[in-house]
Amino acid sequence: AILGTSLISTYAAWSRLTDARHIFSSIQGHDVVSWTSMIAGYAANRDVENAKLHFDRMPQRDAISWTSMISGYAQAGYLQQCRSLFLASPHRDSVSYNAMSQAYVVSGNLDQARTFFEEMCSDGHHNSASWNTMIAAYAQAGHSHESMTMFRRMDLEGIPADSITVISVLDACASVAALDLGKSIHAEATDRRLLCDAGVATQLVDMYAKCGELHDARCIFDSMHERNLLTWNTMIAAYHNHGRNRRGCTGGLDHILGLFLAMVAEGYEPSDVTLLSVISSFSHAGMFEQSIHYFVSSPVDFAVAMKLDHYQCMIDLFSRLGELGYAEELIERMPVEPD
RNA sequence: GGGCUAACGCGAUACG
Repeated sequence: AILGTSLISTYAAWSRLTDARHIFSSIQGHDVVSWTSMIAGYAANRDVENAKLHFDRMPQRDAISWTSMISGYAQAGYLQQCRSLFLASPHRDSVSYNAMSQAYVVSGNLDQARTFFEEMCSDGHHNSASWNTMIAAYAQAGHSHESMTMFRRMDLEGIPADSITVISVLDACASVAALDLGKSIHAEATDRRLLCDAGVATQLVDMYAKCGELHDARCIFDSMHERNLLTWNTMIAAYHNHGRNRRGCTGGLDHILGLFLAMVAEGYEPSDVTLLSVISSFSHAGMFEQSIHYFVSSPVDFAVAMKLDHYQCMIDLFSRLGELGYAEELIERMPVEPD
């Protein structure tokens, strides 16, 4: 049954709910944990209906079952249902408070999230994830300064920043090019041995690049022992964005192509984000055939589908070439809705 | 064996 529950979480993490459900049915003697894994699986995949079905049907619930369901409502943006369940829960702990907090964030009520956070602080229900929730929420909403202020406050209160804190606040630094704070966070992350986290290092690459410090970004990229898809995409986008701001500068293209070939050689599947940087860079550098080549061959060579952004790039390319007929034809025949 | 928070995506009242 323990093996079965592990399988359920694994399938759920891959969004294979049908398989998860199949394993669940084949287990004899469901316990709280296997029921809760199903709830969490549906919740993570935004299927609140099925999550609730399992929540109602299970014979007994513990704190984790309640929080999984509360979080499901939160992520799906069901603020009212989330609040009712949170208030009805016999097991309110920091994790469930944070899930409730996230419901305000997801439903766009940042001010209410803040009020709720301050109440949590005075009642002592908060933990470092509560801080991270607010820092990330402000950063995502474009309130970069508020995000950085919350970070400073967390720092002053002596709460150690973890990798999620650092990633979140660096996002804010990057969007307003707050290089000084970014550097001091870099130093703090180094002291706290967080640089071995690929997410933290990737975010530093992004921060330096967006602050215009492409060289520092590349140094961090080169020093990384473990990279992931986002690391490659971030570094490629860095050269792409840098080149876009200086007309006719094709120096970045060599880097982009080199990185692209290197990531493929290392066995990474380029994503739609990777390819947007690649075809857009070629197009803006006037290398139209290369751009078209990657647009056409990538869906064949890699597990990637061209999206609206990629079609827009091609339409722009044909239009600038004066091939308005091709551009129009592409708009009419592309498999995605034009905006 | 199960629960909260995080990073890449040109731009966004429209042109480049």
